[in-house]
Amino acid sequence: MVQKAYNEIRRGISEIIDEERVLKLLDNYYKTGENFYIKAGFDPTAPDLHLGHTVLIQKMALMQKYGAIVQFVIGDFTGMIGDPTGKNETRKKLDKETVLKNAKTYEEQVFKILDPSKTKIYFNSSWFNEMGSIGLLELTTTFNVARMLEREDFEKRFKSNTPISISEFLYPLLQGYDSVALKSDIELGGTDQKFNLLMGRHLQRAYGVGKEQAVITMPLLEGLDGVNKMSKSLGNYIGITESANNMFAKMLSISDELMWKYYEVLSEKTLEEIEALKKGVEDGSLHPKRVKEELALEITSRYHSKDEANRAKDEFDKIHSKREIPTEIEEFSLKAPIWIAKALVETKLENSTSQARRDIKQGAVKIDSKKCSDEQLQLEVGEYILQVGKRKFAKAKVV
RNA sequence: GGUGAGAUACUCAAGCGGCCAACGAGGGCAGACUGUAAAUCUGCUGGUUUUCACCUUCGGAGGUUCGAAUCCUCCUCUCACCA
Repeated sequence: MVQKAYNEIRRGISEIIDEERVLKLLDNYYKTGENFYIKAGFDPTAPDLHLGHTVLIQKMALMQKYGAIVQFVIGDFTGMIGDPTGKNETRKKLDKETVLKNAKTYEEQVFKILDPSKTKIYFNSSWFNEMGSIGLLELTTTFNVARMLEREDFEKRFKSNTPISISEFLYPLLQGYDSVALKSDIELGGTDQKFNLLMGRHLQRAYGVGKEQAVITMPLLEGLDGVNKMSKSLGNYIGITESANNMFAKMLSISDELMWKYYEVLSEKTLEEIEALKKGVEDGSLHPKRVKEELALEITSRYHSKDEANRAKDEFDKIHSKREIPTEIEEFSLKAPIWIAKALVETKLENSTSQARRDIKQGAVKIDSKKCSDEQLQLEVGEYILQVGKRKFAKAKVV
């Protein structure tokens, strides 16, 4: 039993530090029914979860079946500094209201996957506000600069003379302290978080918590571009609250190569099944597009219903394979007569009339499915379907 | 605290008095080709009720000049060396 659970947990993860402890926790659960605590932290600034996050959340959901209580930490305090795992950006101090609102958004999204009865939500400001400056100084004495610089991105930035602010050094310490406050047994995070996760272990020891958390790192999901990790700021993500149509379309737009990675990390299919699909594509018995559709359907139905996913597929075929116009298009009413470039801006298909003119010149603009090459065109009273490129549509009622 | 170097569009990075809305690369958008894939080729990648025109951009504020991203002054920030 324990071994079976362990194997399931291990699937698709990147690294597990202190396996023994994980096994012990599972074993203990089966023997005594005692729960254990797994922690994961989230930044409250961007409460939109995307598929990249779900890799982690799904793993936690799985572990809930094996006795885990999830400690969902919303880093409202740490959020004020910002995780240095990126470039230095200006951090806005979030007010309480926004934080609470974002937390609410998290809950709604996260409980699509997690079991609410086995999940606890924490705000890390609740212990850091109590800590005081003395407590903070104590925290800093537990670590030193040289070791801090061992962290890869710090090292890189240090060597290349990119500035690192002191507050950024504090970030890993604060995140690690969350594990002290919560006495977590296991912490999960992306591979890029390894340093911060290990800090939790270090601090639990330093503060004499009596246990050192195990660490499980998850591979980072590449974004739709297949190069960078999926993130909101890069715009290469699939949000879990996106419409079925969007989700399906975005899934299909990934490259074939990337599709296999997505399969491995996101699909519920067994590794053997995936391997079979791969073989099928290689020997030509399966069309890669069919395989990709299958994945897109699986993911889309997970966050919507099976019916909706199928409808999304039909819609997709309609627009792209048959090159028809989608069933639902946003409608705008405009005053006649209107210059075509202006109309494209008004219907939000273009950002500026200059851009619109460029696209018209390039033949990217269609009116009622007919290419429009006259950039001076005036639209008279009537209804028009405007289209820019392959996927941007709008209905214009000119009156 | 001292000395020197630097800040250019989404990012990197040229330009160092007029030929600059600003070379080039990446990214992005569009067209061709396709499976709305990838790869490849091509074009575009400040704005404007309309474009062989005008307006706003080169860290910020002033100044010199017919004319400044380019020269001068002050300020802000970054980096290097020294303390």
